[in-house]
Amino acid sequence: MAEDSTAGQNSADEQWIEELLSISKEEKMTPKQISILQAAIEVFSEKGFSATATSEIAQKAQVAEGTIFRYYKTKKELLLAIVGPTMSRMIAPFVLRNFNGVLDVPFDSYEEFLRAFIVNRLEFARKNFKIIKIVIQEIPFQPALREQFMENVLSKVLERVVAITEHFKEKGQLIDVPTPAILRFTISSAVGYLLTRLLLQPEKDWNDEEEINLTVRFILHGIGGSPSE
Amino acid sequence: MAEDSTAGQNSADEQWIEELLSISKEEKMTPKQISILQAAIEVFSEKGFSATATSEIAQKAQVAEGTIFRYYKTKKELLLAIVGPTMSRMIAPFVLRNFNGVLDVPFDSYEEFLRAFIVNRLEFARKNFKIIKIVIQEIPFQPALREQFMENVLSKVLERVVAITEHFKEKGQLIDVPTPAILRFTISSAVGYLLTRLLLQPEKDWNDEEEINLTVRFILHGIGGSPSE
Amino acid sequence: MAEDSTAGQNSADEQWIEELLSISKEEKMTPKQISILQAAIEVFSEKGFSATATSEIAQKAQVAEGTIFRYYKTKKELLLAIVGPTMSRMIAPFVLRNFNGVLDVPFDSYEEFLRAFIVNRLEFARKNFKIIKIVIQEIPFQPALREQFMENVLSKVLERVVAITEHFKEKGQLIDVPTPAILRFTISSAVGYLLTRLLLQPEKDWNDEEEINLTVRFILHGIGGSPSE
Amino acid sequence: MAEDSTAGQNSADEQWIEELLSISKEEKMTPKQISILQAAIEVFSEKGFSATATSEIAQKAQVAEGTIFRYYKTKKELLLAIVGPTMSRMIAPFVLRNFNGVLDVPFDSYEEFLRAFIVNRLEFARKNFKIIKIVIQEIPFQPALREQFMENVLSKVLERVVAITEHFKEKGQLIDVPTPAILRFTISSAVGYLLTRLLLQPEKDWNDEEEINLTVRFILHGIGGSPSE
DNA sequence: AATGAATGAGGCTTCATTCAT
DNA sequence: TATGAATGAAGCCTCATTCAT
Repeated sequence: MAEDSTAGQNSADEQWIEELLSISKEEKMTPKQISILQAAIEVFSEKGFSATATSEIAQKAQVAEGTIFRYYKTKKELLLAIVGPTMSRMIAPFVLRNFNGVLDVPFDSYEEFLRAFIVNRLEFARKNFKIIKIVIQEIPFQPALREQFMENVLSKVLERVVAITEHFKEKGQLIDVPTPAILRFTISSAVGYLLTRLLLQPEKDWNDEEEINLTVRFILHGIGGSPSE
Repeated sequence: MAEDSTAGQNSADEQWIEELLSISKEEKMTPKQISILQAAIEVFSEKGFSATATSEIAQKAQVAEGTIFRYYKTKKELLLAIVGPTMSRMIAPFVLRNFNGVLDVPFDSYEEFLRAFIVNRLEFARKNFKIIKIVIQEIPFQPALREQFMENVLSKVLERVVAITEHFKEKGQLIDVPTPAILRFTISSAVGYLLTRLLLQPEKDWNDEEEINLTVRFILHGIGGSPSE
Repeated sequence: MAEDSTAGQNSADEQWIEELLSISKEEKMTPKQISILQAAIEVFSEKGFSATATSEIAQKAQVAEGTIFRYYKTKKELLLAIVGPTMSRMIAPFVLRNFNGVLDVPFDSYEEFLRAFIVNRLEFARKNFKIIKIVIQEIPFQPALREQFMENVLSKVLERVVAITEHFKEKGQLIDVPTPAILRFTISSAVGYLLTRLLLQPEKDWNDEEEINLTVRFILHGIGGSPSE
Repeated sequence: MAEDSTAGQNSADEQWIEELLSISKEEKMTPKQISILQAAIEVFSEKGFSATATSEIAQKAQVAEGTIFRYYKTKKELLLAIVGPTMSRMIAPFVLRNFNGVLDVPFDSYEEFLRAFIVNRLEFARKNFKIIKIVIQEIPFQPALREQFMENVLSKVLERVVAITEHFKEKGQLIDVPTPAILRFTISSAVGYLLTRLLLQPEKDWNDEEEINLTVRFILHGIGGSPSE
């Protein structure tokens, strides 16, 4: 049930940690509570948070409307209960490596890192697609969410990725361009693939391996043709 | 008042057409109507469509609540009145060139095209930032919007950009990779810059010219280090 | 429409001030608003504030439930709108006399004062019976109400009545007992009559003049038998 | 644990009856039930019956919500269970004397009666303050309560006090004024003291003996100055 | 006996929309 | 054309009460 694997390897202990997270978040819930969460994820992602009526969630979850409020004091709290744990899990593969404070880059090349990163996060995004949609939709309007995202997710991921990037820059695998720009290029390209893959053309018959190859190659070598330089 | 210029050049006729669009949308409006639109843009982008009360729009627009419904039958119609024209203008630089059916690529190189494209759309996005935010937020939830976007914007832009891309592919300026991938790479990188620039770090002190140079270079040559250079 | 007269006299100017108060509070209301207030007074006094449903008020007032909230943001605000002005009018006869800062006791004897006071406040209580009931019921539970009552009503009335009492004490019309006790005796007896008259036995066939005579006499001479007679 | 003593004497048999009442109401209760009653008294008197949530009572009583409804079918029944016994005990000193049908006035003077009455009921009110507050608050809104109060309390007390009063009227200790008026004067003055003492100024440093002396004297001789003394 | 999860009716309040002026 | 009072459906949430454990 390791719904999330690590960027580098799929070592057993990491899966265990992942599962631990999942367990602490979901295992000790009652069936009704799980059903409420699932229904809420469904409807929030379909209609948006503000446009969703708690009565509809209740109906889809097959519980009384009042039951929702036994578990979550307000509708907003329900939103955060959905979104918070997922945000934590967004960054799991980035933080786990760091836990002993030693920089540990388990990749021989930036290319290897890129590929692992995209494969792993594509898998994660596929599994948590609806919740991610909710996060993206609501971050601009929920200060609590935005703050949590900035402090607990974005900054930690950046910190880690900056370290990795500079590691490979020193090894001469990357051109000498300001790190923020390199990050932007890399992340734009990766996210661009994920969004195209999952959001814009989900029904297209994708060959993920091939597309990821192309994307990695694009990031590393651009799309300029041979003759031009 | 040409708040939007063309990708390639700023020829007068194009400005004229742009203005025509503007006129037809704004010039024959009463001051109250304009004020309503401005207020609605403000509040929609700040709170989201569903979370916005028409009463708040009325208050900010300094009109009576009922006045809004003189001009727009429903709240949703008001949304579409804001978003529709902007979507048309999103694609202005792409469609204008094509009006006589002849393929007309007024750029000597893909690089030139890229630069013009990014500069131009950055300017556009800066000027229409709030509306674009609304479009992005509401497209997933408003079928009418999504349909209009798909048919009137995306497909037309793609059609045009595909033509341009294949034009330069034939000229050997681009590597032989499926056109959709090339489009994805290009658009991801460009949009990645726009979003970072305007949404994620708007307060940072950006040197646009330099960043655009880097971005264009990235797209064409990637970020691979020594081996390629 | 001077629904309230002064303790001492019914001079025209005082009536005018009374009416001014009334006008500023009620005259510029819409019929619906008045109807809401009347219905609320009715139901609040009958069922108590907490046990009253706004829907019932709306029904009795023949307006839509939403209309109530156009005039009063919350149910509690509606309560205060009912109770506040009446509390102001409770003390009207006490404060009016004082407006020039000069102690002005327009009574030749404590007996005259007592009689005027009881007559006047009986009339007031009769007219505002339901609202007074609401005030008494809700003062223990609504801090805002209690505070307003303590600061704007009770302290002002006491200040005035203390002055009057000490005035007659100096003239030898009252025994030399601490003023607070005298106040307590007087007010207990007067209020005791009002409550018995209006609340406990409203349907009894009262001879108000006679009862007030008895009450005043009791206050002044007690009910002791032989020694006084 | 005779928390209530008799007006006249503290004869043992009366205490026994008092305790019997207490036993039948409290001794055969489980600890949980007692805890529920205490919590309910607390919260009802603080927030009012309608504004009190049974969940809050359960929380304060440290029992589950459902437990309350094991003992009391409805919230209203819980109210009556609190208020009923206390109402019975309100009149204990009045009815006990009468049980053999013989008029038995164990006081030599009205003054003695008054003093005993006030002292005794002050003690009672002090001990049952919160419940009395609840009774007063809810009597206007609970027909069951009002009826019980009228039939079981008020009428019995009045009957007894009327007898006592006429007894002393015949002995010439009271002036010849209609008995209801005398009752009203007496009770108003006594209750006025109790309320001022416990409700309006509970934190004031009262000298109860002195105040009761003054009050009794007032009732008997009024507050008229020179002529009477 | 005791629990507390679950219910669903009903409470307060908001809000898009209408309509008489 | 513009207003804003009025509406009432619907939203979020509370709470007395039930019932399986």
